[in-house]
Amino acid sequence: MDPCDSKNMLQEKGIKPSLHRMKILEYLIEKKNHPTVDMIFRDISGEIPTLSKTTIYNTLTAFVENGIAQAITIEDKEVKYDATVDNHAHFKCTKCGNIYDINMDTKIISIKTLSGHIISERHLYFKGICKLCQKKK
Amino acid sequence: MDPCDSKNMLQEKGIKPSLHRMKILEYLIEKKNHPTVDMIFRDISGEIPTLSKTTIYNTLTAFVENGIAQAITIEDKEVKYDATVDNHAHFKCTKCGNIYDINMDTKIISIKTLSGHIISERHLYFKGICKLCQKKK
DNA sequence: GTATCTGCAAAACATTTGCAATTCT
DNA sequence: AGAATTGCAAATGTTTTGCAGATAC
Repeated sequence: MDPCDSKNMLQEKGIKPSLHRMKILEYLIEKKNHPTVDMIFRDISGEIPTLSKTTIYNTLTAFVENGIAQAITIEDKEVKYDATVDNHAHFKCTKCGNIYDINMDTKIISIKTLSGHIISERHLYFKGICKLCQKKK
Repeated sequence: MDPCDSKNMLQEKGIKPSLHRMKILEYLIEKKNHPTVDMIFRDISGEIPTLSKTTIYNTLTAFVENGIAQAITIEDKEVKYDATVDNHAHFKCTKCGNIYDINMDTKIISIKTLSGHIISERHLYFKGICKLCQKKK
């Protein structure tokens, strides 16, 4: 991924593009692996030796606040992050714990109001056994 | 709620009905307020002065394992619990933080397999501003 | 030079665990 | 007595916070 792209994305969303922030964003976009803070730390602290977890926490919080990433909290102690923010669903395998993106417009649930509540976000996730774990048997 | 009902529910699911377990189950069923462990502790430790949080944790874990309750983990540090286990959706108000039950069969998403993954559970939740918070303005 | 960003260490907080005390049959 | 249940205190692990040092403009 071109570092200029991540730089532009950050600037568009009003976040100053520091080296750390760019690297973290590029990691999220390239890997699409719904990483935890710890995974990000392990995977890129080689490239940026001084990187601290505090910075990763700060950065991800800023990303979520500015609509660059979303936090995924599916029955886990650790929060996972996803740089794909448009409407899509997730699938979590109960065996391996992996999370998969499911391309599905969650707006199929098309109501705007529900029992008088105004809906602004729809979240949809599935649980089951993933393709790979089925083969492993 | 008749204590005999909670007693029977527990026995049907293979859990020995102790006083503590019955009280916690009755609380969940009567209040339907998606409480955290802490809320349960605050609300019923008056009735059962010796009650400890450890017991509440143990009890809720047993309930979830035996299909008596489900854990709700919507973007919060603390896990919330719900004794309604049939398919229904949740709505979380981003202002007051309350969680509402939405009577909706989540099986409207009727697929059994998705990208080769076998689906066993469907979870659906909405976020927005609840009826009450709209009025408060 | 001032504001922002970063990193360390400590604090905070929910949950789990080990083990001893209690209760129930 | 024997087995299950409960409760306390300590441990665990993630996230937050305070503050000092580094960096950028």
